[in-house]
Amino acid sequence: MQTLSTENYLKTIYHASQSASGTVATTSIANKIGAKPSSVTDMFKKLSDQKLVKYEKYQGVSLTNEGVKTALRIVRKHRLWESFLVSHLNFNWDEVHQVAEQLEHIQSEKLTNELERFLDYPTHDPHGDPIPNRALFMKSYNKILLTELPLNKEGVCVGVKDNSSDFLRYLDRRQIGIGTPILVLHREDFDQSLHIQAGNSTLMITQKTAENIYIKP
Amino acid sequence: MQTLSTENYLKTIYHASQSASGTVATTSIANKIGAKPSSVTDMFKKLSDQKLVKYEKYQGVSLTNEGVKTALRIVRKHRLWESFLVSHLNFNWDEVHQVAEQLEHIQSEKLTNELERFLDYPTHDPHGDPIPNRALFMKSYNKILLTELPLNKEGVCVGVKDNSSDFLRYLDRRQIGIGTPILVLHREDFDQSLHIQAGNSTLMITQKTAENIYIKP
DNA sequence: AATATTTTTTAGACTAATCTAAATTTTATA
DNA sequence: TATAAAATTTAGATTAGTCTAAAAAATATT
Repeated sequence: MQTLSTENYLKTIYHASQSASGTVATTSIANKIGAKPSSVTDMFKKLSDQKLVKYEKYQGVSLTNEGVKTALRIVRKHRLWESFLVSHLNFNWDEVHQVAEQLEHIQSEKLTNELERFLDYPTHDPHGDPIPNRALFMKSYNKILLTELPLNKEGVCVGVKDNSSDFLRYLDRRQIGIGTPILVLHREDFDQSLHIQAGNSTLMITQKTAENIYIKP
Repeated sequence: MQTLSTENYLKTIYHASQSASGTVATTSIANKIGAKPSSVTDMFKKLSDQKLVKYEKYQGVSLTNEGVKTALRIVRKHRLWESFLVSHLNFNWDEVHQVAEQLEHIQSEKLTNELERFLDYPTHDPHGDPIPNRALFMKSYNKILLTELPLNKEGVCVGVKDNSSDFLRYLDRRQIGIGTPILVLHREDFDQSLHIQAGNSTLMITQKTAENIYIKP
């Protein structure tokens, strides 16, 4: 049985090892958790004793199979709860994270599985991230960044890379969301800004915006 | 901001002071929380510093107005979640308590209020206990124990005193639940057992059972 | 390659919540 | 009302998770 703290570490290590493959550094986890590196080292040892991570002094950590499973169980709950908050409790996609951070620690298999059934087995959360099923398997379609979408090729927004409130609310204002059809009309060589058609409206977006939007071509 | 532990103490003190009015004894809380009396004393001091309880050495505690409010906010969440689990997630009324004990600590006013709206502002939880509304007010109709219901007077089961799984499942088997109409056909003087009509069936129940069922006459 | 910088770990301390054992106070009983 | 019993509190210790400061190792730079 994990504590709240160990669960947060496992989840954070999981996410960190998704982006940068290989082992994960102490400082990187410290920054994400908001703790000092010395605390992180202590926790690495604890998780290593429980065989949830592989840890060699000065070499960073990586999750064991058991560690990945534990992390995925938390990710599953997090994303199911986010889905529930948006679909039934009138939360906007930029408001769900903080509450889901709490709900993801509720321990009850029945609750998780019934919630999944109630939501009709969703495969993706409100940000487009895949939801692990009961067997902890998740299918992620092959997606590209909007920066990589060729000119005049139809695509659909299927996710975002940056989940910050600022970015999500900005997208709300531009009327871009999951499912919005996107077409790149023009790419400006000077600053890589894009003229796009998003749904019914045409608009300009910066490179920084484009590289935080996932597209299924 | 309260911790998980202080929230549990406040809730427990609240419930204890409902049954036995006046102040609540250290040992009684210790037994309910599952802690040693010395730990409870420590916590009483802590809560007293926060002005959530009135505490005099050797004299037990009572909640301050602020303490009652904090407790009611937790009770509100607990009972809303129990309602949700039964009405939408296929939980039986004997399965909800343990999960609601976790969910009651989730901090998000929006979540609580939206959950209440989603459930259409329920006034009572699956065990018939009243749910405090947003203003923390709850209306409890005047109810009596089944032992006090006069012969041949129609009543309706509106709650239970004992919330144990054993008792609730026993009632399930006898097909007695919230809303079941009840009529006392005969009261046995020898052992105070009752012959009752519950819904469509007539059956015999012991005094112990009868004194754990609340009736609205 | 030697040295400087950064990263990581160790050592020792702190806080919240708990415990045990002993001391104190209250309550019950002879 | 003494005295015994029960309840409560105090004192000191423990555990998980954190911290700071110093030491050690890895990495980067001249």
